[in-house]
Amino acid sequence: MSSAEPVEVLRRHFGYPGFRAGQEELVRAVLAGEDALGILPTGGGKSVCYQVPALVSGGLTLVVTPLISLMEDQVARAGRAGLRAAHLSAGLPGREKRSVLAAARSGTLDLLFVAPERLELEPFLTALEAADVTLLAVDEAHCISQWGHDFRPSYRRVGRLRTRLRCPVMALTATATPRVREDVAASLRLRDPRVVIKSFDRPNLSWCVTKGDTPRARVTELYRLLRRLPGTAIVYAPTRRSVEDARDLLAGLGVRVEAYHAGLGAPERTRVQELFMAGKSRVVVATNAFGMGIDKADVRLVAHLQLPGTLEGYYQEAGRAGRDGDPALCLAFTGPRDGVLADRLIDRAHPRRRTLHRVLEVLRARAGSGGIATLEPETLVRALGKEATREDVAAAVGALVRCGAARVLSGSLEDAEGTDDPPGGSESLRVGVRTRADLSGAHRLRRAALARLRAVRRYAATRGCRRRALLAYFGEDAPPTCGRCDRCRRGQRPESLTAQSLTTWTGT
DNA sequence: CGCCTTGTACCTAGGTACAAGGCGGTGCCCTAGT
Repeated sequence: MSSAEPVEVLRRHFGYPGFRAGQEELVRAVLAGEDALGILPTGGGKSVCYQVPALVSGGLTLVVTPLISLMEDQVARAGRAGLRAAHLSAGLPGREKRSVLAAARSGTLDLLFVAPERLELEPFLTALEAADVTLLAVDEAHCISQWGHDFRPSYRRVGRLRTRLRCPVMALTATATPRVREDVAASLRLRDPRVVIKSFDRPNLSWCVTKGDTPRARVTELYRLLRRLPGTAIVYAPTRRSVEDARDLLAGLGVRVEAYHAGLGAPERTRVQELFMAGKSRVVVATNAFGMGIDKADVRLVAHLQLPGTLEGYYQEAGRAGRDGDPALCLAFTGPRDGVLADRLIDRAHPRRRTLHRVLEVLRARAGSGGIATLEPETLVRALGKEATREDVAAAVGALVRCGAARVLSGSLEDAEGTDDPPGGSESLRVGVRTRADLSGAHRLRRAALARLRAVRRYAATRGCRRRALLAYFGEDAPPTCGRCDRCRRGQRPESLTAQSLTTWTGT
């Protein structure tokens, strides 16, 4: 253990004169062996919070990060600060993986970045136990709450590491409501953590919601704005298809614009991101795949062609505007089809109560006393009739598995589709069913998702100050008016605002 | 919910017309066999 003072390490390695608010408290907590939870704004120096302890303690700091592209950036930045950093991911050649693990064990590594999925690979855990891990840091910790319940379940199991590693845990994120904070702390099994929460307020952002009928009308309105605004813009659209349509429309109007979504190949995604960061394209139209790790100073407009399903998501995306501190506009369109996609996605991620019970009923009837139901996937889908699609039924089975009511022993609903297998050739579904099951967890997740969507609708419809509404959602007080959102400027009807009046808000 | 692809019937062999149903958004993991 080095005796260096954290602040000296900060000066020597990072060149900063002193800690920013909150950083030192988090650093000192984990160095003293305590757990910590830090809610710091993007650009507020989250990485310093685990990099400094890594240097001071002299041991290995394991950092859990959601995206491989983020790991690569973080390794490069840590390297520039003089830390010995590496990452492990599936794409690396086996030779390189082995050498990283060897470095971790031999104590010649300060920082190791991994995805949560890696923490479920037993060989990796064994290697970790042989290393001197002095801190587990979870970056973008809101993912535990946002993705862990369905999309990336490994996030819910990071907390299990506590039984294998005896070191403090630090969770860091820029966006977390009080509920998300509690969820993250509980999931990571934080013990009486030191909690540091910095303000969510972004005083240079002007919030606006406006009506737009058709997608084309929304893009046309956007184009008028773009002509008056300086700097660059990010436009979020709900689906891949709508991203490409909007890109085509804007390109046809002469805008230097690129499209970004997860359906594009990795080289194309990299190309688009690099063009945008280099200022060579002015606008990126994207799904929510775009943005994590994007810290570009001159984004003057973040527009949503449709509001997303949560205000957490909205605030993260819109918050990519005005990182330089200059005025910027966050505009969201509303209209007749608001929330339709979000509703549907909630159904898929968190099936309806009735669907869950019906599927369980059918499975139990089939299982009999043995507790194992064997049936053709088609039979199960048909048993639900018009009540649910195949997709809904598959989602219900998934949810039953997650709450421990069922276990898929073989076969699946997905594989049964689209094959030319002869009738005997396709695999039957074998499902183990509990006679007593507690579905309350699944019901709770659905209720929470619906509540988050209602909050989005409330935000769109609010008559009061938009900044105040957003900050209240994140548990923060704000003055009754901000003087720069559509409600404060006009007091009512956002649709009556012209593009020109919007631009004057941004002070440009 | 609504869009778009796929499937089926039509009545004559290849288009058209319409019904049914899947799908919609985020990423990590290197299976096993080409």
